[in-house]
Amino acid sequence: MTEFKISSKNNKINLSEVAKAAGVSKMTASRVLREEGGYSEKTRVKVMAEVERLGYLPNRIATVFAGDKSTTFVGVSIPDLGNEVFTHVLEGIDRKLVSFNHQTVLGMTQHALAEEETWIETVLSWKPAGLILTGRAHTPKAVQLLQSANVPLVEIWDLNSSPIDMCVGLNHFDSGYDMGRFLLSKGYTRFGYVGTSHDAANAATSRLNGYAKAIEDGGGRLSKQLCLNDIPGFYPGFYGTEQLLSSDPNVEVIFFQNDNMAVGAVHFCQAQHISIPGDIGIAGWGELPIASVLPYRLTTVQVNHLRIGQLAAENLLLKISGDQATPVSDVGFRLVTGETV
Amino acid sequence: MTEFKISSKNNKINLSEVAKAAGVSKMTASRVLREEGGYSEKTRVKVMAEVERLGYLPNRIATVFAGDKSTTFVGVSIPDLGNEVFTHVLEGIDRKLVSFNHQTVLGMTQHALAEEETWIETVLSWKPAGLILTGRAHTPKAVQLLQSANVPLVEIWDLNSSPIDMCVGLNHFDSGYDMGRFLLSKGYTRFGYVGTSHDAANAATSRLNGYAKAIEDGGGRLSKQLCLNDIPGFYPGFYGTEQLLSSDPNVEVIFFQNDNMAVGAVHFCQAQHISIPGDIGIAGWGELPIASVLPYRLTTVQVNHLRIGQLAAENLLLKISGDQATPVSDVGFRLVTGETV
DNA sequence: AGGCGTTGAGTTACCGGTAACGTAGGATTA
DNA sequence: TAATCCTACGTTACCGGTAACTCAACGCCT
Repeated sequence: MTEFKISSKNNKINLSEVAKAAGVSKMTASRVLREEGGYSEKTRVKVMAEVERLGYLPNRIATVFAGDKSTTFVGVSIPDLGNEVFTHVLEGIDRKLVSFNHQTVLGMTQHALAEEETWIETVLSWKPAGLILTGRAHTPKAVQLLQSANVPLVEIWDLNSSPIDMCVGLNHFDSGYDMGRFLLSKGYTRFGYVGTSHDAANAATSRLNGYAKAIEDGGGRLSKQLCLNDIPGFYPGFYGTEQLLSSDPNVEVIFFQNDNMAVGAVHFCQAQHISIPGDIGIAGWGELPIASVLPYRLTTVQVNHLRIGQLAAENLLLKISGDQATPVSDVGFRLVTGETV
Repeated sequence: MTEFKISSKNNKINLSEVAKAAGVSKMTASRVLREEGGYSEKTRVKVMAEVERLGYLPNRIATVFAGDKSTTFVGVSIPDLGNEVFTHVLEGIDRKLVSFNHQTVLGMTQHALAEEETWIETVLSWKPAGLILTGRAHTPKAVQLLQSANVPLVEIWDLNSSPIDMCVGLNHFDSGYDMGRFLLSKGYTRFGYVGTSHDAANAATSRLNGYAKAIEDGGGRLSKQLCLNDIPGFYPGFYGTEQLLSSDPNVEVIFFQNDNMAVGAVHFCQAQHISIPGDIGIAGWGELPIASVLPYRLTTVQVNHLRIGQLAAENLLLKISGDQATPVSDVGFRLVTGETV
């Protein structure tokens, strides 16, 4: 029955117990486990045998505490898991982090800065190795917390020339501007926009602003813009198009917050027998997976979401290990002209 | 310059400093911060004023260490962020957890049990409040770790009548079986399947097994099954259909691992002018967002992914707070007959 | 033989909180 | 008035590791 107890009781086995069982001091056992050197092979074998036999699992909390170090956690905040672009970014981040023995602590901020602030405070109290935040807007208190915590930090998504610490992203305004200019060059004059922005300071709004500016500069008319209170998915694209067209039937081309919404629009047009691009032009953003199976190439802006995540994690890891990291990284974007305009 | 230092230096402000500044003992300051009572209002005000002035941020690591307690972290393992169904589950989990002051530690296992084992060991060493694992298959060492750690645990996704601790999910075999029976009732005799299974023990394979069993029981013929080495998305559905039909043109109906793959198939058929359901029947699984914008109702299995996550988190939270929790929760599924078969 | 460096340990103190216990002084009660 | 209780604190010890230091034994050199 003794063997059974060893593995099933409340796992109270700590270094002292292992050391005692192996007939050495706690310190020696510690050295063996950290492969620090300064012990004989015989001792190493004895200690490791006891570690195995007792099922010893180190208490990393104690280690962090002892050395006043950080954990291996990296806090990653994203606005929303329902939005496909962010899950791609998150995947890029996590893949890179795990390969360097770090763990992602998720923070869904629901597009609310107050939520983000609360989350930042909580995560910082757990001594994370670093932080990755989506977006460049934060509450004043959050900024102060981040600065005084002095933890490696990457702000992603929207490019920020003066980040708190580091930044990885792209210029959303420019991507919207380029799309606007391109559509103007196609001869459109009456423009529409459908998105789901929740607050004024986010990247989608920057894209809309760039789009509007291009239209203004080019003498066109942004006759209708819609910001739904929803996640930017297929169905909001579908009913958003319906709403927009019913309130302004003269719109010639619509720029959507992302490809999923644009695909929703494509399906709406198919259902209503509205020809694309004959009757109306459709443009998306982000080049999401669904675009790969459409019968025609969607006009969109290609962005390497995974790359943003990877680059953010890479820079963070550099900083964590004390190396020099790039303060601002622009991953860029590429306009895909497509066949839907 | 003194004020500046307070907020910008390495945040070495701890309870002792706060206490000293407030002219009380560390213990009194601790009591105030935890609102434990046993202090005067005057003292409370003094301490809180210093907390504010010095920008004190509690070291939760120390608290956990002192009390030999757990952190507020909950480890959540999912196979893959690229698979939309899991992001829905994850969203359900995280939403519930944050509302109870817990944080999600993400673990992407990439469908590999060895990855999961490593991750479990790491996360356990950080004293998590609980664990949620996707899938019922684990390595023997992982099971042993979980048992001896004695941490609240929910295995989700695939229903398991004898979970390690708790389980929330649905019977995937049955959902596949029901789909098979339904398709048989529609008069089909030659069946196909396209999925992306990575290992033998996962839920998608259970669905396939149920599907195959139903076909066998009903006297049909599962003439072709395809398991691509890819994520179950739109494009794999597209080219998987192409592959399957080119190797066996007599297949009358195809059951896909999920709706996204099925939609990929729909697009393939449209491109090839193959009529649905005239020339071929298409069935999906999971009722994903894209299905909402199709011109016809997709034949599929409706599953409340968000609910699985929520329920898992709820049960976990009950157990964490010492209450009684349901060991096995079946969230069920519903066959959506649709118009694509 | 004496001095010295190396190897393989053990000892002590400490990280930042909190549980448990101790205690002074005022209020309440017998 | 003395015994008792309560309030509002302070003191001590400890959680499980690790940094920094100490030290004995042994081999090697001059």
